[in-house]
Amino acid sequence: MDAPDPETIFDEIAFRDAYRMSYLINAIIVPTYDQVRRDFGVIRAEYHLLMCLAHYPTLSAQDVSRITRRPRNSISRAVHRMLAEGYLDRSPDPSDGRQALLTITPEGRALHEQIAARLAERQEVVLSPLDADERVQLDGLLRRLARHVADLPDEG
Amino acid sequence: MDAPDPETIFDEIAFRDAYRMSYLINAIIVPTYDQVRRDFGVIRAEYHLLMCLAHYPTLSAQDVSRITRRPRNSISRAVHRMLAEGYLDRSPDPSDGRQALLTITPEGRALHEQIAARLAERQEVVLSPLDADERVQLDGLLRRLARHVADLPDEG
DNA sequence: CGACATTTGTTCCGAGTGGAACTACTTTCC
DNA sequence: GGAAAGTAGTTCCACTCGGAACAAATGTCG
Repeated sequence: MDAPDPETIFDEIAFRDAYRMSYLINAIIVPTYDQVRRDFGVIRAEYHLLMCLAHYPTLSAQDVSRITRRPRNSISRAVHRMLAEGYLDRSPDPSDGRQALLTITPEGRALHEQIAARLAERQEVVLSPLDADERVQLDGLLRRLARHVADLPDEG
Repeated sequence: MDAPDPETIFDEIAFRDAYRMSYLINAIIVPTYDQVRRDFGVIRAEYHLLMCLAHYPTLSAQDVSRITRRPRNSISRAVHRMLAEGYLDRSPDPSDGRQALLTITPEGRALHEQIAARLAERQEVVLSPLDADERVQLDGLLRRLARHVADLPDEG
């Protein structure tokens, strides 16, 4: 069978926007994470951890879990690996013995910047068909949706 | 630490659109697939297979791989499971002994409709902040981006 | 026709994933 | 104060995932 057009299928499904986003992510972001893993030895959960810590001076693992909406055990593993690699520091919280305070190191920050550049570059490839106005439109729509989803309970 | 606003971080990263899409997908679509797995015993690759076959009368596994941009071995596993469950039929292609022609069964189509309804319902939860005009905007933008990505080579 | 490259589908295997159970600590409430 | 409930972090385990190597069939080109 001659290759069917992979795009037409999207038009006929009810959840086409969700599927298109998933498609865009799988085609572009996931390969970039694979490349980052090969080049830097850092997996997605580990990079998410760096990203969060690059934007807040101090976070607990639980904070990172809430921000990224990813399970705690993935964060826990990432924390241990990034500690071993010297990309972050951990100190017990004196006011709450259950949690530990995480801080990014300069090495971690430098790594974060390299990885962020890769992701930004790849995003540019995806968004290249859009002009400046359209990008503002998309950005505004996605921002509102992300804000909305952030306010939803865990299992909508 | 009192929970930081999980949304503000997005504004400060260069690849915010990609991250927001990934965030939306992880918060909404992924949980829905988990729910579908629990309720119907069908994982994502298997549902993708059903979805493709629901829209084309006949496809090879390779066609499905190209449409979904997912690796062939995942499709292969999905084909075997869905054959065993009676959700699709397979017959050798008389004109090419390498490939087999896949067709969805009525049972498979019925299952597809149930799962699609779940996904559509969940998409509605995500998109609920947008009015009709904004949805048309988003749809148009995502359509163009998906079309663009479909034309890109595999590893950007 | 015969050697070589391609393509389809499969199996193998190492790695990542997240639910569930667990420990340690804290808060709540009587 | 003490029992019960809740929370942070970890470990365990079954499952999914996708790259790589593979067999079988086809295509290419001398």
